[in-house]
Amino acid sequence: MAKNETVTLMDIVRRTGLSKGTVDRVLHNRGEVSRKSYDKVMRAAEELGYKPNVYASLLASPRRIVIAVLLPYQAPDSFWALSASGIERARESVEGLGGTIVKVEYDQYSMDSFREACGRLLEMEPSGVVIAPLFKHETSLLAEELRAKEIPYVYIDSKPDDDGYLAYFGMPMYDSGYLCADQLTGGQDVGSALVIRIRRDKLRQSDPTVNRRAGFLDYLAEHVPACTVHSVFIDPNEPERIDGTLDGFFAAHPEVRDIAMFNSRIHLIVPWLEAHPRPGRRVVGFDNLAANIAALRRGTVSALIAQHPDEQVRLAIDALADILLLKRAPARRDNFMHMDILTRYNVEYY
Amino acid sequence: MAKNETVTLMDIVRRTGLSKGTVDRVLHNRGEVSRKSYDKVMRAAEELGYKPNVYASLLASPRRIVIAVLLPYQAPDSFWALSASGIERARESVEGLGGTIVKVEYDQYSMDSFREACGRLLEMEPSGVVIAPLFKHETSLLAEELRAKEIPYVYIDSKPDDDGYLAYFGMPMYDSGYLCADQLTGGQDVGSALVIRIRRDKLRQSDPTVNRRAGFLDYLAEHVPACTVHSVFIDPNEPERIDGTLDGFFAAHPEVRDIAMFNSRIHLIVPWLEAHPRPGRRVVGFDNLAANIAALRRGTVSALIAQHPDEQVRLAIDALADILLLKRAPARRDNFMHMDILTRYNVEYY
DNA sequence: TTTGATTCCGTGCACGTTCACGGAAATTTT
DNA sequence: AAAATTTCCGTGAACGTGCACGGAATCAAA
Repeated sequence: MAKNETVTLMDIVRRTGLSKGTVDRVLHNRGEVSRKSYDKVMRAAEELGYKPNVYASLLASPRRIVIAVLLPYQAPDSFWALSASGIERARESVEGLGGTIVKVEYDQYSMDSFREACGRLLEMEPSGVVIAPLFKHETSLLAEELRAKEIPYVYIDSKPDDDGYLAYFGMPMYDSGYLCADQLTGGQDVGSALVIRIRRDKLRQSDPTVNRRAGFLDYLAEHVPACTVHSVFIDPNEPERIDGTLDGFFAAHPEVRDIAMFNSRIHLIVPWLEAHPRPGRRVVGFDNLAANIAALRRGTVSALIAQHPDEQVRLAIDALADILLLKRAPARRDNFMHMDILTRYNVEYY
Repeated sequence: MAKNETVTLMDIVRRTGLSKGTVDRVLHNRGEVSRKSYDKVMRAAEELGYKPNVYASLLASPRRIVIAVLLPYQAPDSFWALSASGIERARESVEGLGGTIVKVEYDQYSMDSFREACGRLLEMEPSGVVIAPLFKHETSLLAEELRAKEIPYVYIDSKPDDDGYLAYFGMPMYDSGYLCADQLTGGQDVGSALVIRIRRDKLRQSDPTVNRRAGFLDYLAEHVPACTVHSVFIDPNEPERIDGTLDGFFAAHPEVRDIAMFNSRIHLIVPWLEAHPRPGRRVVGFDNLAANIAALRRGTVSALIAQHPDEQVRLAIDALADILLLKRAPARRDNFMHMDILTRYNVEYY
């Protein structure tokens, strides 16, 4: 207490009269130690307030960790590309600690590709895994395997039913939809709104935006009950058909003005919007893709809600590094990132 | 390139035929090395891609750093109290690296107190300093002293005229005012708005919110030119007089509805606002004090603009630790934090 | 009592740096 | 050419921990 010096393992050695080796065995409880010595060391450690020097440990131990990150292929300026910077930042710190980070990518529209990625991941025997789970069933198989091998794993973006994960970093989807509706209407009494959705194949993919839509609709029901919500489906693989779809919709519903979209693809309808300007129109979307931000700057998009996929991976990797390297459990298991509202006036400093 | 192993200082030794000591002297360029050896080592380091092992360095070097943080006394739930968590987070990592963080507090309304704090700071001979500069002249004296002693320093919150600082972390004040006006009016044509300001004594304190006000007024001039802006002054030390002041103002200007405030004290007028509810009224303030957030949750305040004083100190301390411990210069010198828009619908996850 | 097995423990090297110290080599002075 | 400097360089002991190895002590079996 009184002494300001840092207390080392050798202090425990001196205090207990035992040896380095024994003290070390106790501290890592790997047995081969008598009950009596065990207690003596524990008491001494407690009393002296011993904190192991992490860097000395790292230096001494030959073990190097490998963290695998399983996520969809990061097409340029796509949602998943946003996470790249987070991975790089995490890489810096983890590599400084003698670890490695390996990306394992899959095609987010192909279950086979996901399955194949899982195989690649397992055979590289990582020390820890970050998972962006888009396929429910396949993910649970992977998780089972990891649990059997006692490899800790962390979910990002969304979280399946599963109880063996180390931590989860994601966005509160329902609340983000609620917020989206508030940004769209401002609680004002708008008569109607259009929601643009992505046509999905009937893959057994989980669609995380369903909760977002629920939040959106609940907000309207509570704050703007008279508002009618229309839906229109587009296909990102056929961008040339989007204009026609929108033309068709607005011919039938000229009174609709405000538009929301629950995924990162709001930029897909920007060309149409800019070809059909309308004063006072509010447009709200998600995620800070470069294309979205450009539209925000031009005023075509009123607000974007950003969820920091980069922060998510970074924190996920850090949590794994903490437990693997420093043996420190994450503070919270379920972590919700904050939702940032981006407008043309604050996007500059983002 | 080909070998996957980490390259150590000893690899350079082997490659150059020189000794550990010489290589070390070159790497830390502390002289006593011939030109020829110097070049040889540098070339080898370059070619091998040598990265020093930080932890081995830390282990070997006896030097422990002390980072002093000079900032106003952190009254409970005040703006400066927000930075506490950032200091604590930085403390964790810095103490892990064998450093210490010391807060040096002063009374933000007393220049004598600031001067006295500078004295205390200097005599503890810190290795680096974080400064929240509220008094222009005194700050420049301190900075001069630090430069003479070659102690690196970082500004947070605001930045005086000075060119010797290592880095600056703050908020773009002008733009925050612009954003504030946008959040208040939404670009809609409001007839008038009220700005509530803090009465200041004629100390030679710098008032960082002047730029914020400029941004605010410019937005209105550009987007809502017909809008009339009124000002009212209140004194935080006489909260009991606030109600009267506002009563007086609104008796004379009943048409005014929307209210903005450029500092963290929006909570001061919340009691009055809640005693005088008015439908559709927009109220915008700054900073996520607990009192402000409570009012935001209740809907009394429409939006808060948050500037992350905690992130500011944390990054500032990290920048110092980087340069002092790892000899790594900050990526950017002037760093503007992002401005977050807080509403009752996204404040939950903040 | 001797042997063998078991449980427990200490020794010593390694990890990649930093840095003080002492000394060789090169250069200048007498 | 010897002495005195100056410039440059190598050696070796830390820093705090991990871990392999070998050996002492204890106990059971012969």
